[in-house]
Formats: sequence, C-alpha cells, structure tokens
Amino acid sequence: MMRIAIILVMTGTSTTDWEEHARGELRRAGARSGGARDAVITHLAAQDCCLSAQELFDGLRVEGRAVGLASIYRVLEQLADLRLVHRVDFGHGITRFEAAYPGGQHHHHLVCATCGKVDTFDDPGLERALSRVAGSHGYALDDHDVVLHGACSDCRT
Amino acid sequence: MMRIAIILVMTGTSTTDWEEHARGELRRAGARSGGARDAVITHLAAQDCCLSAQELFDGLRVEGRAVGLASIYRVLEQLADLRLVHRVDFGHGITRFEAAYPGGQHHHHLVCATCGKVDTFDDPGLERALSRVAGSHGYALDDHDVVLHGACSDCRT
DNA sequence: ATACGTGCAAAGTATTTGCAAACGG
DNA sequence: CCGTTTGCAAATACTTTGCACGTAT
Repeated sequence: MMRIAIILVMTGTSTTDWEEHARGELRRAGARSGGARDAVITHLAAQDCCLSAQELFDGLRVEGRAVGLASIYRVLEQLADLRLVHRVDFGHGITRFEAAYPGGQHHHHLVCATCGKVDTFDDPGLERALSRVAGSHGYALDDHDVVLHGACSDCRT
Repeated sequence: MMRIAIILVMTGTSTTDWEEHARGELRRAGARSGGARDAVITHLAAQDCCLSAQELFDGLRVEGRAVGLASIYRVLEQLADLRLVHRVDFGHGITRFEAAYPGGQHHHHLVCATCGKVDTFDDPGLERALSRVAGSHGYALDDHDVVLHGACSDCRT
C-alpha cells in the first residue's frame, strides 16, 4: 500500500460552509443523522485536499472516532450521489474523495510523479476551454476530471 | 565510419505506424517476441479507442488468438512503461488502454453519463492552458488525464 | 414502532504474482 | 542452452454486500 503526503494551501470558501451545506442537503434529502456519517463529514470538512477511504478510516481512528470501513464507503457514496463530495482518481486504483462546494467552484490536481506531492490549481482559461470543447461536441457538461502528472520543482534534478 | 541520420515525420498517423513503432521500440528495449504480446499489439493497433484488459481478452478470444489475462496485463504494463500505450481511466475502477503515438500527439475523452458513449477530442487551446498551469506551478509536465462527463446530444431529452 | 444507519464478516472485482513449462535468439 | 515469455492458479487490494443489531424520529 502506498501513502502519499498531501500538502496544500486553500484560500476562500471556509470548510465550515461546506459542513453546514452538507448537513442541510442531507436533511433535505430525508437522511437521518448517525455517528458514522457525522464523523466522516466533520473529518472531511477539516481537510484541505482529497483523502482515500482508508485514510479517512485511519484518521478517524486516530481521533478516537472509529468508524467501520464499510460505513465510510457507504457514507461517501451517499455524499457523492448528492454531489457533496467529488471523487478524484490519480490512477493507482485508489479513489479519493474531497468536499465539493456548491456553485461549481472546484480545483484540479497536479501530482508529482516522483515524490507523490499533490498541488491544486484552478484556472478559468482551462475551464473555458473545457466548456467550449464539450459544447462543440454537443455535450451538456456535467463534470470533469483533470489530473496533471509531472516532476515538481523539488524533484527536478 | 559513416553515420546516417534518419529523420521521419509522422503525419496522419495510421495505426500501422504505431504497430511498427511499437515493435521497433520493444526490439530496441531488448524484448523478445512472443505470441501474447504480438496478438495484443496487433489488436490494439486495430482499435480506434481505448479498451480494457478484459475487452482485449475477449476480443482476442473471438479472433481465435486466445491469450491469458495475466499476459495481457503484463504486456500492457510493459507497453505503458515504454510509453507505447496510455492508461485511460473513466472512473469506475476499470483501466483502459490505447495506443500512444510518439511526439506527444494525443486526444482526450468525452463520456456520456447516460448511454456510456465515448467521444474523443483534441484541443490545442486546452493543451496550452494545461502547459501554462503546470509551468506556473513549477512542474515539468509529463502526462495528463482529462475526462469530461456529460450528456451527449442523443441523451439530452 | 419502524425504517434507516452501522459494524462485521463474507463476497466480489480488477489486477498482480509465483511457478513451471514453452519458446526465441 | 539460457533467459524471456506465457498460462494457470493463487494471492492481493480496494470496494461492495448480506445480515443482525442499534438508533433516530
């Protein structure tokens, strides 16, 4: 199993906003409240980048709020269905999850092929190019994944 | 001693080009030839879009050139290491593979969330935006994955 | 009271690995 | 010949599911 340390800085959109939004949407969707989901939401809200289910499991265990791995997957699926979290795939067979903010604001990921560091970015020009492409092919764009792989400044020898 | 530089330009990139290129690179890498790899390369060269390992397995079986699934995975890994194929991930836990042309020419994918149809596209503006982003973050861009999900023209009701 | 939520263990799925036999150079 | 390639079966890794029990409303 591989672990990747993720370091990043996020500005704007406080995590509390997301937590409230998420709990509100769940209530609106008719969901009851429960310990596992509560712990997952609180933990996700405190992250600044995506986590795998296993990382979430370990993190909660460390915090003393142990939750079954199956429940974590179930909660994440429910949150993804409600578009409250976004699935991120770096391509090693592990799916990661991160808080998804309402209003379409989002970022994408730059992964260092050497050290595994993950940076995020957000580029209006890129988004415009993607919309244009989707439109010109007759697609109503719904969602998109962009992952850049390369050597970060530290790893370029 | 005389050296001859052979420079060739690939335009239009027919699938045969890729097949020859791939076999050449493998030879150059010191690989021997074998039935499984041969069949996989021939089959990949005949495709116009990505295939999963299982689809390759089934396709070869139909053609009467049955190959073990493990060999397919091994061949694909070897080809990916030599950058002769590219891994494509649409995000359902299945990795797909497609011929990768030399010279960085490539396309990306549009997947219909409803019918599963896959279109490809190629957009210089998008590529420029990606290079710009990577550069401004100090990354030497190596590879990138872009997958757009949406409703295709047929599925928009 | 009655669904919904949760945990555990078992099952499932995609992929990788160990090993012995086949095969290419 | 010797080392690569291959096929099969077993192992692995992540994720999903079945089921009994707990819990919110």
